[in-house]
Amino acid sequence: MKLIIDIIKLCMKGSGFMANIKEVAKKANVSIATVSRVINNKGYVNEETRKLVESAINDLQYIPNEFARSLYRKVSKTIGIIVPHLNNPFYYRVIEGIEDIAFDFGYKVMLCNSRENIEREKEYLKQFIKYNIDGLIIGSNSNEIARYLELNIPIVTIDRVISDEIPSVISDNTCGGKKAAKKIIDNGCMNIVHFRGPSTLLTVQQRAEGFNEYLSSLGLACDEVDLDFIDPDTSIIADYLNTHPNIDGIFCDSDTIASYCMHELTKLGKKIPGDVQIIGYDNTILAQLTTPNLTTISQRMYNIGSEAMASLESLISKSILDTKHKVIPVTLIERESTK
Amino acid sequence: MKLIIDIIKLCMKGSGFMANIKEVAKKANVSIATVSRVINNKGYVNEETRKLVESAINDLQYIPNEFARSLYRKVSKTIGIIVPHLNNPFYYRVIEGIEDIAFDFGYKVMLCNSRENIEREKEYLKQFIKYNIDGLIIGSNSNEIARYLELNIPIVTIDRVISDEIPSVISDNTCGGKKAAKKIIDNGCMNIVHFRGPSTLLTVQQRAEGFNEYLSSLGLACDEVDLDFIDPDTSIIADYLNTHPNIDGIFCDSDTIASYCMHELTKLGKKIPGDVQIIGYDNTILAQLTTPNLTTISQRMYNIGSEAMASLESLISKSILDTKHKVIPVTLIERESTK
DNA sequence: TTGAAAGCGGTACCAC
DNA sequence: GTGGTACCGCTTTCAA
Repeated sequence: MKLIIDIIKLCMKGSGFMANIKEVAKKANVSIATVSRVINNKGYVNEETRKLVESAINDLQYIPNEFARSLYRKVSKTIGIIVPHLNNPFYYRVIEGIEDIAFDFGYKVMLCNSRENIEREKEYLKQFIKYNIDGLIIGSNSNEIARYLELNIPIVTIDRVISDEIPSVISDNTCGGKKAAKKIIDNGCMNIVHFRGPSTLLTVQQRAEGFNEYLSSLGLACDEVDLDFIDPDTSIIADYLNTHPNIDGIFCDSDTIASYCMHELTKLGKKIPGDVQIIGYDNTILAQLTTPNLTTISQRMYNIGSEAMASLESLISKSILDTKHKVIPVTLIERESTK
Repeated sequence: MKLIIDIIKLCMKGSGFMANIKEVAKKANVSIATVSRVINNKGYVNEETRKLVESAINDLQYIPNEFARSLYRKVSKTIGIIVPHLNNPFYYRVIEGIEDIAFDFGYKVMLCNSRENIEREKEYLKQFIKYNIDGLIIGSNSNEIARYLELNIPIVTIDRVISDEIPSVISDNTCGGKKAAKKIIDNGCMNIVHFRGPSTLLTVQQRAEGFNEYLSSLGLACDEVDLDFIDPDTSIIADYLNTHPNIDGIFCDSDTIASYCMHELTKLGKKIPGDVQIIGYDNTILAQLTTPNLTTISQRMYNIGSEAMASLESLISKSILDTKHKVIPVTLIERESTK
């Protein structure tokens, strides 16, 4: 008889037999209500009974089915993250920060790498709804923002401010620009170019603002060139440097751009930092691998993520927030590419 | 009256009003069974009725609740991925490959970044069970392998082979090692060092095997030094290069290691590729940013991911597999760090 | 071609 | 303290 039952069990669900609350109840000789109380640590349960149930749970390797739970509770203990890329240290460090805190609060994370593809983003939006996510962290220039807002769930944005109402966490880009400007100017550079990221981005605008403000306070100005952070068009960099031989100071919005610049400058026979001084952004591994090492602005990416998740958790559970718009400080890391 | 209804709706679930199948049924004047048939495109539905239901769905912006569905169906249309890190181009490119194919097949992806932390991995394992994942792709040296196998769900491993039974997708590391050896030897190097990754990893062993095989076929041998792929102990590299001044050929198991080597060699006044030739691994952005550019072995990371997901899907849906152990080819990208 | 009803695996209220 | 039971939202027989 036992054999038959075993065979039946074996046939169920590819033999991946998963006990349910009913079986635990039967094994412990109690009702499912009692088992529920035990696993949720809620309501009165006799100490004896609890032990009985717990050992049954152990014997059966019982793990509650989250679908059934969420179906009733209406909360999924899941949050969504939307990022435009994964190939950027910024995002995966941020994700680590988010995930760590989410983990601590018992939240699962659904990651949406939109790849700047609207269709993908729409599909993920649907998934988010289907899975009843409890909150959302947006790190992309979503074209679907309006629809995300319609979800009527707590949202926190990263590296952008959508409105005064939507909480955000953003790096102190203005300060980053200012620190770079101060360093490069105080070191005597006069002919300066700013190789920016896409100037449609708030972060880029803020950096430029901080940078230019310091320059103009001294009656100076600089050229500005838009590039992609991670995959810049190198010919633009080469052309610019070729046609502007007297450039002696460069501020780049990413270490990648800065590395390309150094590559080009070396080709042109320029000495760094002798002829040209250069400052990058992000303090990625690249900054330590170039020759000479790169002076750069360091963003606390991990903290951006963890702060965002902290905000989101607070919104979900308490619906209040101490600081609606958090600004994370940056630091200048001095290495060999500046004097 | 309409106002009152609006207010009521507003109060429900934080105003994030989500229609359910019952409301659709009521609006369309049919039973929920019929609505179910329509949304699943299953069973007989009169064309007229279908239109009625569809317009109701549209009006109410109805999206089926996935928890309820999965609760009944027992499949979640979700797969899990376990990776040890995110800070490695290898993994996020692989993840992109997995995700793209998963997306095509209608699977969601739960990402577990174990950070080589057993506790995190255990917790994720629990989540996987709770969420009834349909399959699992393992890219980590999981200490929990045994328990993953107990899940009795389809598993595919990436970059490692656990047993003959568990399908795997792995880069042709032996060939990668061989190609590197061939290039470096044919170019005349005689004193060679192999800066490996951790030699506990199968991939590293295979590369060494391919590399050494070619060397020994010519009666040659080389030193081998273990390092971390992404965050190698630079003092080990510096020490080695300092104490072995006659090294003229270096094979590194990552572009990062290779970049550090170039950095050190430059410090020592060595010319690349004049005095020392060097080959990296992975063909990351680094290889194009170093001066000189880095010759490297290119792995088709995206394809590793997409093939793994293809295998998994086949296992889940058809339980059969054409090729159990897939080997993805590699190519040598020649740049400036070799003659 | 349609609808009633029995689950799926839990939670929580209400009796006892 | 405990158990019975009505849901949660959806799928799927089974009758009509």
